[in-house]
Amino acid sequence: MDSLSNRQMQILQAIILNYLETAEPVGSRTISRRSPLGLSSATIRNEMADLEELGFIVQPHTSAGRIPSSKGYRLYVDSLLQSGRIPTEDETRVVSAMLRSKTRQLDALLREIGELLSVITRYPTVVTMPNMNRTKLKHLQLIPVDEHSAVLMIVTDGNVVRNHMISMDHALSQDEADMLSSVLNRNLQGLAMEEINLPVIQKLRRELGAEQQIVSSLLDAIQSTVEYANDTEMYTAGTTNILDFPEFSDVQSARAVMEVFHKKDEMLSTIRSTHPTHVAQNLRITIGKENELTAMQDCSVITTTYTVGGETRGTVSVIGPVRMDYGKVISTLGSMMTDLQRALTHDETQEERNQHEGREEKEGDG
Amino acid sequence: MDSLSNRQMQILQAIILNYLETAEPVGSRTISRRSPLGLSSATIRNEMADLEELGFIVQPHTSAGRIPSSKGYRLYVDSLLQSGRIPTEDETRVVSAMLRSKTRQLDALLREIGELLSVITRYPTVVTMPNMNRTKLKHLQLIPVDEHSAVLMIVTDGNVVRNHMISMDHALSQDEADMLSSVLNRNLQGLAMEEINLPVIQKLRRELGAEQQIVSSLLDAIQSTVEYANDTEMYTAGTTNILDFPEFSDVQSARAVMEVFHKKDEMLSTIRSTHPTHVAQNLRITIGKENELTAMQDCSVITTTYTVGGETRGTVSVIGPVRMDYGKVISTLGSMMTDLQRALTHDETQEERNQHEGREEKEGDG
DNA sequence: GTTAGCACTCAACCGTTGAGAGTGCTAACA
DNA sequence: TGTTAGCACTCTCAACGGTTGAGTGCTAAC
Repeated sequence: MDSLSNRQMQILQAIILNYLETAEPVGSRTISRRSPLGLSSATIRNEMADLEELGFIVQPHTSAGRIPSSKGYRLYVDSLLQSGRIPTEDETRVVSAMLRSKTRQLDALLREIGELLSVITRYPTVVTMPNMNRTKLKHLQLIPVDEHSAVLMIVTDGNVVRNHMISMDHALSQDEADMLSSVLNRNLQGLAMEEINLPVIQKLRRELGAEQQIVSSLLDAIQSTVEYANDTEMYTAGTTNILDFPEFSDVQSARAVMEVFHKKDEMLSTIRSTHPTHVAQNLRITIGKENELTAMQDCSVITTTYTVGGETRGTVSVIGPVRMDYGKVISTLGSMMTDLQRALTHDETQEERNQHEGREEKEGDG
Repeated sequence: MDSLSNRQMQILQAIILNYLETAEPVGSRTISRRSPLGLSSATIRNEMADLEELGFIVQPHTSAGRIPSSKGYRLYVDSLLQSGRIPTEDETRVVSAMLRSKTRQLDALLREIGELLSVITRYPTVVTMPNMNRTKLKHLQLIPVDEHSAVLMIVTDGNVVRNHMISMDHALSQDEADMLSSVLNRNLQGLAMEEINLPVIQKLRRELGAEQQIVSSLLDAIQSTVEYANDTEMYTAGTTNILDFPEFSDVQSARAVMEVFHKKDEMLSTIRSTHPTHVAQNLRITIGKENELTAMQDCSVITTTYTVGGETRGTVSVIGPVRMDYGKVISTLGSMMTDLQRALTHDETQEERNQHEGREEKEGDG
């Protein structure tokens, strides 16, 4: 019952493709003329009536053509993924180059990726950093800055650097700072943020006991870093692109969408959607009404994840109108993520190799 | 010729106030009824004709009321500033509290200020950090992170921290890093970014000569920090607020404006406008057509500056439709900046005092 | 100098109308 | 039984034209 005949499938696809182009309801005659099926408009009409009854297309009003429903898009997207005949894009060669030349700081890299992706696809993009909770601490350092302040610097996996300014009542000498730093590193290095719990803090406090004043500020700073870890970092790019599409030509909806883009929590919940969306090939696709936020129900969200340090962590998403070019976005996103992931794991394995075997590098740089 | 009669002034003001409320052209009868002048609509009409000839108001079409021109707003705003009868806002007490409790890191502080300002005024805001070029270096530190990377951390006036990841071919020991750090500090501390020129770099290179490999990466990092210094940091907040106003109810103009908000260079040039705008009480106000970018010619920009370390540096701006509530924005912005400036200079003088006289503090914290 | 009155203008609104696109249904055809 | 041609029907949309109402400019009287 749920499975369509081959012909219905083709008609549905034709409707979707046409609608993706024109953003106008598509009628039976159009399909009859444009598609290679060689059927009359009347036949198409009959099939369309069936497709409508099955919920794959809808009619805005009696005498209009049909437009795909979320269910229709869903079927289309799924078959797109399954058939695997998603073209590979040329533009993404740029990415490889970029990834090679860019700093190895994850945040800068991701920002750039988002930017580029929105330029290529002409859709808004959202990128999230790995959740700090599970990110391992690589290095900590306390640096005295002036008589009343020091910086607690934390470097995590992916070479992401975080700073915390600490105010103090008395000056901290370089030696003291170094001593404290080494205690911090001894106790915390290699731990994930979420592993820094009370016992760990207690142990730290015991070891640091001597330097009372600074210690409490220091522990505060660590504490607030840990708290901050829950607060995922997020970058958006090309948000105004969404205004290009006629479905957002009235200010009300435009405003609603733009607002979501700029509100971190709403955006994150959109991206992390728990709706039973399609997941395949590391792609999560949420289409139209499948979105929880009403403001986003005219949008589709395509999300991929990348991993740093072995565990699934951050996300890269493209957001467009429901009537978006799924094929292109999926392909661009796909190859871009492959590149990104390769770069990330390459770095890691190289690092690990080096850690274990010591010296041994100098690869030709192309 | 250019100076208006008292009555004309009052009429102009009445027109503007009415238009600020309604966003509709205002007719002679409205003024006649609403204003305390006690004049008939006919008289108002005559005066309006004169005001129009002088360019203070315009008529969208023959049988419509009048709306203020940029020149009209200008007169209004100037007299507003001159008369000094700008009310003080209560809401800004929050700021004082915030300023007191917040970290002393300028970037976080400013971000918060922009956010708050956009919530209070319901207009978009833009905040720029002090131009790094003239910002003095307070402290530098090189921190080895792992076998192949180190971080160059730079702290400037206002406790703004910048990091640069450095890749290296061989591991850097803590001792080496400390040695290098102290050379860097000895040579660069107290200098402004723009003062780090070739001779300084040469001198550095000479002193650091021994450690060939790392030195060149290090100098690169410093170089790129200096270059980056030209690139002013900027934060926007509440950009979607602009979509609330009917003057941006068509997507075209909405998109144009939103785009400017998100393009750093365009936004900066808007804020830094060289047009002979009114400057008084540390306020620069650019009204409508006075803006260079066509996309912004339906907007007015109110900019104030704050100083860190004695020199004029960063800006805080509120952007609204030309028909914005100048009085309220000016007052809110004014008192907020007073607070901010007080907090900033307080910190500084306190720091200086401490540097000169050594210990002497312990103020009650509220 | 101010006001009342009047003719005039113009955008906005509204109901009508006709064209066009598209449908569903029926009957004929292969 | 599936496909097609034909036709009546529905609905949107744009254009048209008359009406309304706000507002003006001008003139004449106060």
